[in-house]
Amino acid sequence: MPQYDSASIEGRWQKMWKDERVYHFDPQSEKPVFSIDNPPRYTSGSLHLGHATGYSISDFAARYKRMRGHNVFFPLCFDVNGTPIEVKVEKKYNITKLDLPRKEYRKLCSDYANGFIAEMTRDFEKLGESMDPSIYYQTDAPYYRKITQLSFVELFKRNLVYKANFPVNWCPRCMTALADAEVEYRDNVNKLNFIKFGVAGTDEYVLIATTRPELLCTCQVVAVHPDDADKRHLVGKELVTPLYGKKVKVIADEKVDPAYGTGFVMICTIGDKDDLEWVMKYHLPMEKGIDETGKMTELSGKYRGMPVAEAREAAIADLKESGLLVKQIDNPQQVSICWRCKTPIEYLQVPQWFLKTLEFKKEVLKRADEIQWHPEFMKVRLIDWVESLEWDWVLSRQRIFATPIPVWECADCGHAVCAEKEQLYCDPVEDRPPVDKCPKCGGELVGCTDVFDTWMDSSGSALYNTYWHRDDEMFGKLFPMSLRPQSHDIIRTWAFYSILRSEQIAESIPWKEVMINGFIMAPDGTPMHSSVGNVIDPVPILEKYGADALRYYAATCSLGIDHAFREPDVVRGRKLCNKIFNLGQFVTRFFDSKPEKECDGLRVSDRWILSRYSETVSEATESFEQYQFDKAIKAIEGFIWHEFADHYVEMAKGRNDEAVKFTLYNIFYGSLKLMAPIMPHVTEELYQTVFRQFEGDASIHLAQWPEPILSDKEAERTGEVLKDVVAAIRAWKSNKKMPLNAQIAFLELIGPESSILESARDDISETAKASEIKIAESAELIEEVVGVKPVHSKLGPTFKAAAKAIVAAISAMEPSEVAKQIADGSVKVDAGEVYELGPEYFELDKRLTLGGKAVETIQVGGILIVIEL
RNA sequence: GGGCUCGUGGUCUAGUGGUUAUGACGUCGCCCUUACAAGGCGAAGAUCGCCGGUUCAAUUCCGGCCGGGCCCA
Repeated sequence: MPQYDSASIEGRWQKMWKDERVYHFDPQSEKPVFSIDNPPRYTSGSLHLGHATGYSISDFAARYKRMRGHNVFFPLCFDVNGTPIEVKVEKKYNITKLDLPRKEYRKLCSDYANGFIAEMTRDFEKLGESMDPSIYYQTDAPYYRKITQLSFVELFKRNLVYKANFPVNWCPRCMTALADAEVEYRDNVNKLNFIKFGVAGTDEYVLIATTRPELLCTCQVVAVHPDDADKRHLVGKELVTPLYGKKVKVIADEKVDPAYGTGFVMICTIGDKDDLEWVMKYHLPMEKGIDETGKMTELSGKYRGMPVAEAREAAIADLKESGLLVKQIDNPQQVSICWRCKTPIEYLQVPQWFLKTLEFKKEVLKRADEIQWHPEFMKVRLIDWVESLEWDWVLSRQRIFATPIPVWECADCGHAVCAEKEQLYCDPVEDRPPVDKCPKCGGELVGCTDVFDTWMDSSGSALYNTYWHRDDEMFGKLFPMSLRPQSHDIIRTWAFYSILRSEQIAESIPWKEVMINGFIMAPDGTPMHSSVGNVIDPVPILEKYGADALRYYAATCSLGIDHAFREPDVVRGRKLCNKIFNLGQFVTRFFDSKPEKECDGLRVSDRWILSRYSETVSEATESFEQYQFDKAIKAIEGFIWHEFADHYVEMAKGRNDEAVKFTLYNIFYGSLKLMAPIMPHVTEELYQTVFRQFEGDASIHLAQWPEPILSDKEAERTGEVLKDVVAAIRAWKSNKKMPLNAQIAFLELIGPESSILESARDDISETAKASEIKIAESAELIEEVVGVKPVHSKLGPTFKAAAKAIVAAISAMEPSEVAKQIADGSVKVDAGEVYELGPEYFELDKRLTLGGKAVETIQVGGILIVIEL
């Protein structure tokens, strides 16, 4: 028997899709556009399982929208920028960025990153992702960087850009700023020094504990917890710093931990990230105590020029001598060190470029509200982030492999000259400024060596994709985009900055909808990290089970939450491939031509399954519209497997009429289309081998999304009963250890409900192999009530607090007695008080028995099946 | 520490203010039945994380706690 062989089948259709340009975005088309702001894949190496899943989820949307008649814009794209690539290159060649000319360094990074693109593109194809290479881009290309620079120039000219000091991680040995990713941590024990601060205008003093006494020179303020009863009285008063005699205010802040040190926090500029937060919150002056070489500045007075560690020892010695140091205790801490040379890093202030963001908070929140979020709660994360912002966006990075900031600065007066739009893309280190001399003082202009934060590039993707500044007509047509798919870790970066940029540049949302997927965790539920060694490579999974199986797994991952990877779910996906492949082998024996549009003579079983199918179409469509692919695949799979295959197809065996052909053709073809976005290969295989000859489309992915065919609630009810009856007979045979195709001499269906099966007589007799069948409202039956259940949903609302007692009273009653009273109209229930309840409050368990004859009986709902062998 | 979020049979997961809580995997039993044994039929298996509150009724709503995830420039 043929089995579905993903390995030989998938590659064939992947090639066809590519050759026939099935995913081509047609700029000329009149169809409505559906555009996806696809996350450019970071080119740091091969794809991991999380990427495979994430991109598959975007692909479901792309394929679905194509079948809905949209001109889908789904670019193949790569992100080729930034620190991680620099770090890898530096490790690979054992260099630092200071060892090479900028240009050469940049080329090494570019070559390294570009070396992965061919393989990653192949991986996408192997996964069946329908990204369009005709709208390809990569973020390190001049055409892309130009967009970043253009938007910067616009913002600069609107005075939204300014320069100010801001702390960065700084390695005093490498003399370079470090990204957070380049900072490592080491356990360390240092000293917590308890120092006397005088209370201004008194002889009193308080004790303040600090690990950084050398930063006393930049102490701006002292904080205590507002509930700290011992210290509250000092709030608003001033303290006097030791050694420097500077008066600093005492403030109250919730963030102070009263249990650490003495409960006083000395806030300096800048010792650590907590200091930074306070500096921003209270708008404290940023005084610079340490310079780029890791030495103290003149602010420190006598310690000027000393390296930090030396200055600390000297300050401690001085404090001790003057009796201001009361005690020292050991303080275990994590010290930040440079990933390369392991030198402790400093947090120090260097000039940075800022983009004004704080004044756009309200607008960003408004835009966020205009966007539809899937799931909705993700919007809350963005809102919280925006509301907590306390300083503007630091745009600049002291790096190389990224987009240069197109600005020149006067060597004499510091005046900044921005590039003109016409000269972009440019690198100010290589290229000439738009004017020869400083327009203010005539000084020499020097190109800016800083580059943009990579989010400046990434957040322009919606502008790049919509031809902003390249084609106004296309921009009008494409902007804003339809959908941004992304994961939840980068809401405060990618999503936020994109919304900000669109607001600033175009006074618009960047996209109408956002779809946020969770992470794929290791099978034990912990995050996958290369350092832990639990990263799963999707390629072997792909080779073993096929792309459709892996995509099936991706579809089962509901949006917004994390999912532990489960290989058994991929196995299930492969089984589903095999199931529908085999179903195709069988079902298509029934037809050798396309059935007519309408069909007379549909049996009730046909109407039942057509109605259930139509419901499935509606349900799946609704789920696809909401990007709830887990719900969609569940509905489709459940229908195909457990209704269509297990029951309808079983009933159809042995038939060969127009109605069965009509039903099988339409349902099977329609179901394939429902599955096509999620499992594109197996559905294409069946389309091509079975339906292509009758349908015009070159690929199932170019076919029209299915519509419901008919809705017949009556047939559905009958079908359910029919299914249950047939299943019960099958189960009965199974219990009797009889072959399922064993003949039954006589079958009688008895009960008030059995009349609805009149129309399904043929289906039953054919499926159960019954020679004779009789359907009767009643027979020589004895009806016996064996149980009574109170209906909580009716009792509760009516009797409220008394309901509990009534329920208890009912369960204590004899079922046959309740039945007798129900027959008389109502039941008296004694629950302390006596209640008279109508029949609607009861549910009766009845058993029908038939005496005399040597028959077997099965009770299915209200129907008694009597079988005579 | 803060914000958001998740916690449901052995495993993963759906879902709901009201009968018997969904499905899959796994386990067990039976069955080669004119597609599929990678299949079918059936069975066992859940105090819905813990504590408290609201309610006639909570797995669902609220609060606290415990444990996991992401983010905190």
